[in-house]
Amino acid sequence: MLSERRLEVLRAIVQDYVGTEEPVGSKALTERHKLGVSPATVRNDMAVLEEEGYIAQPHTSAGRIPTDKGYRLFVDRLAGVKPLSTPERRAIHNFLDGAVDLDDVVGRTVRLLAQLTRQVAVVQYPSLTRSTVRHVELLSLAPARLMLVLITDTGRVEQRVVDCAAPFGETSLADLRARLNSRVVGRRFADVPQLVQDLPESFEEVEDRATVSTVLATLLETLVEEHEERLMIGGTANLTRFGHDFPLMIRPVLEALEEQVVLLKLLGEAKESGMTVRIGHENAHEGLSSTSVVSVGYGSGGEAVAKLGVVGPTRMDYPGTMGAVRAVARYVGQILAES
Amino acid sequence: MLSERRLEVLRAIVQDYVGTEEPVGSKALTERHKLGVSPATVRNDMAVLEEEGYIAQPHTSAGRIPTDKGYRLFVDRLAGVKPLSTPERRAIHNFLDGAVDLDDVVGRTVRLLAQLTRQVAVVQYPSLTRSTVRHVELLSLAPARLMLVLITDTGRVEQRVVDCAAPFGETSLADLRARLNSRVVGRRFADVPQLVQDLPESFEEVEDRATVSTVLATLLETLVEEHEERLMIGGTANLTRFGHDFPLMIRPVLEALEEQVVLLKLLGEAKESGMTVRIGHENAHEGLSSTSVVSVGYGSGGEAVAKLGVVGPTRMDYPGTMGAVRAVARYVGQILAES
DNA sequence: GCTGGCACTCGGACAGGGCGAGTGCCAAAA
DNA sequence: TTTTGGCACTCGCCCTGTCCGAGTGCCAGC
Repeated sequence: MLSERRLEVLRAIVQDYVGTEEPVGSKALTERHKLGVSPATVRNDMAVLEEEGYIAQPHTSAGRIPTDKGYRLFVDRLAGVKPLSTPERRAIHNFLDGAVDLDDVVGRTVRLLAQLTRQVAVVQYPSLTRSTVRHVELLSLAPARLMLVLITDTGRVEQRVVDCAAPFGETSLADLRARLNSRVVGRRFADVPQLVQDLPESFEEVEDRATVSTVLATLLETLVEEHEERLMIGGTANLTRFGHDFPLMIRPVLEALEEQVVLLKLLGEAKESGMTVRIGHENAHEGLSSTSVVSVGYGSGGEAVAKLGVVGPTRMDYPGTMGAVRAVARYVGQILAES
Repeated sequence: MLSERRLEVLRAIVQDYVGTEEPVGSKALTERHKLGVSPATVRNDMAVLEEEGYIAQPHTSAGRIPTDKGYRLFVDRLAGVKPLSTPERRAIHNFLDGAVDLDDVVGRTVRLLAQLTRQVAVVQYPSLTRSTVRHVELLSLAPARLMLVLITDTGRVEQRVVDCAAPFGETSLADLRARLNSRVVGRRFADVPQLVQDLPESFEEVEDRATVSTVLATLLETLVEEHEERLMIGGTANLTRFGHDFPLMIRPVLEALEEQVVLLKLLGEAKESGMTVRIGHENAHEGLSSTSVVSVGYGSGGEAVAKLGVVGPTRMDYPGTMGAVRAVARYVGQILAES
C-alpha cells in the first residue's frame, strides 16, 4: 500500500505532466507543489512508484511520466470530477438550445463536446431498441410497394421500403396501420417483437397475411440491424494537439475513428450507468492504445438510450474532461426529454 | 509559348515528383525519361520553366518541384484521364451493389472513393431542389402536431415536425395529403413552391387555412434550408500520407473538413458539368491552399443532383484520381437511377 | 525516515567538416 | 541558333565530437 504522500507525489506528477507535456523531475515537483519534503525524498518515493509500475522514465536521466496504471490510480482515487464554470455551462445551453431536430441535436452535441474538451467527440444516436415508439406509419408508394416509417420518442425517424409479393389494398393498409399503432405506441422497441407476432393471423386474405408478415419482418429487421447504431464524430482537428510524437500516433487513431464498428464497440464496452474511463491499453483496439476514452450514457428519461464520449491522448485533463462529458450528457438528456 | 520539349520536361517533372515526393533534378530526369537530350539542355529548359513560374526550387542546389501553375498546365494540356483497370471497375461494382438505402449508398461511395484514390473523399447527398418528388406524407402525431415526410426519387427521405395553432381533423388531413400529392408528385422540388401556393385558399375553415399555410411554410422551408445540403466525408486517415511536412499541413485541412459549410462551398464552386480540378491556391479557403480538389457532379439521370470529389495534396496523381472520381460518379448515378 | 551531497548517466543542442546532388555559366560543337 | 560537355560553386544533409544540464541513485549523517 502506498503512503499518503506517495499518492500525493503521483497526483502531482500527473498534473504537471498533463500541463507541461514533459517528463517531470523531482526538483521541479517540489518547487511547484508544496509537498513539504525535499527533492531527495521525492526521488525515493518516485523510485517506489516506478517499482510498482505507476510511473516510468522514457530514458535514464529524464523525469518520470505516468503509466496507464498510474493514470488509472489517479482517476480512481486521486481526482474528482471538475464541475464546469458558469460560462461553460452557459455555453452548453446556448449551443444546444437552438437545435431543430435530432440530427441537429447530435451534430451540435458533437461540436460542443469537441470544443469544450478540445478533443475528439463521439456521439451515438439514441438507440432504437431502448427507445419507445411514438408512431408507426405505413404508406403506399406503389401498388406492391410500401414505406414503413418509425418515429421514436427521442425524435429519431427511421424509414424502410418494403416490396410485397402482392398488392395491398388501401383499406387493409389502414387496418394494419391502426392495429399496429394501437399495439406498439408508447411501448419500448425491445418489446415490439412479441407484441406483433400474432398480427398476420388476424387478416383473412392469404395474400394479405403474407404481406403483413413481410412488413413485420422488415420492421423487426430495422430494429436489430447494425444500421440502428449510427454515430457522429467531430473535432478530429484536435488530434493535432496530441503531443510532439503526434505524427506517429495520429494515423492509427484516425483509422480507428473511421471504423464505426470500432467506435461502437468502444462505446458498447462502457458501463451501462455512470461514467467510464478507459485508459491506454485498456482499450481493446490497438490503434487506440495511447488514447483514453471517457464515455457516459445519456437519455431522455432516467435510463440511457445511447452513449457519448471523447477520445484523447492518455495525457489528458481527466477531471475537466469528465466534468464536460457529464455535463453535456445531462443537458442533452434534458433536451431530448423536452422534445 | 513553350516548345513541345519543354512541355515534355514539365510533364516528366510532375510525374517524377508525384512518384518520388522529392525535388527532381536534371540528371535524374534524363535518366528516367527518354527525352533524347542531355542534362544540360534540360537545365536550360528548367530555367525557362522556372522563369515562367511553372516550377520552383525549394532551395538553391535542390531539384525543382512543380508550382500550382505547373500542375494547372499539366492537368489542362499534358495529362489525360486514366481509365480504371478491370479489377478496379469490378471493385466499384462489388462495393456499391449491396447498398440498401441512400445512407448506405453514400456511405459506401465515400469509403470506395477514399480507398480507390487513397485520399479524402467527400460525397454530397442528392440535393432536394434538383430531385423530383416521389411522395409527400402527412401524419398526425398529436391533435395539433403533424409530421411531414418527403420522399424523393433518389431515395432520400426528409421529415419535419409541424406544430399547428389549432387541431387539424383527420378528414382535412387526408384531403390535404391527397391534394398535395396530386399536385407535386413527379415534379421537381424547385417547382413545388408555385404549385402549392394557392392551396390554403381551397380550404373552407379559417383555422384549416392557417394550418395548411403552416404546413406549406414548413415544406418550403425544408427545401431551401442549408440542412438539405448534407454530406459525408471519409478517408481522413489518408491525410497522413501527405508528405514529410504533413504535421504542418494536416491541421488546417482537418479544420476545413470539419466545416461542412466550407466543403459545400468548395463543391459548389465546381463546374456544373464535367470534372473540376482546383489546385492549391485556386481554392478560396486558405487552409486548403496546399491541397487540390477533384470534383464532379453525379445524378440519377442526365443531370447532376449532387457532387462528389476528393481532397488531396497538390502533389497527387491527377490522371488516376480523375479517372477514379469519374468512374465512381457514373456508377453511383446508375445505382440511384435503378433504385 | 528524511536530508544534503556527490558522482554518474544520458539526451539535446550546437558547431564543424565532408559529401553529393544540383545548379549556372561558358565555350565549343552541331 | 541550339545543344553539349565541362567546371566551379552553392547549399542542404548527415555524421561526428563536444558541451551542458537536468535528473538520477546512492550514501553518510542528522
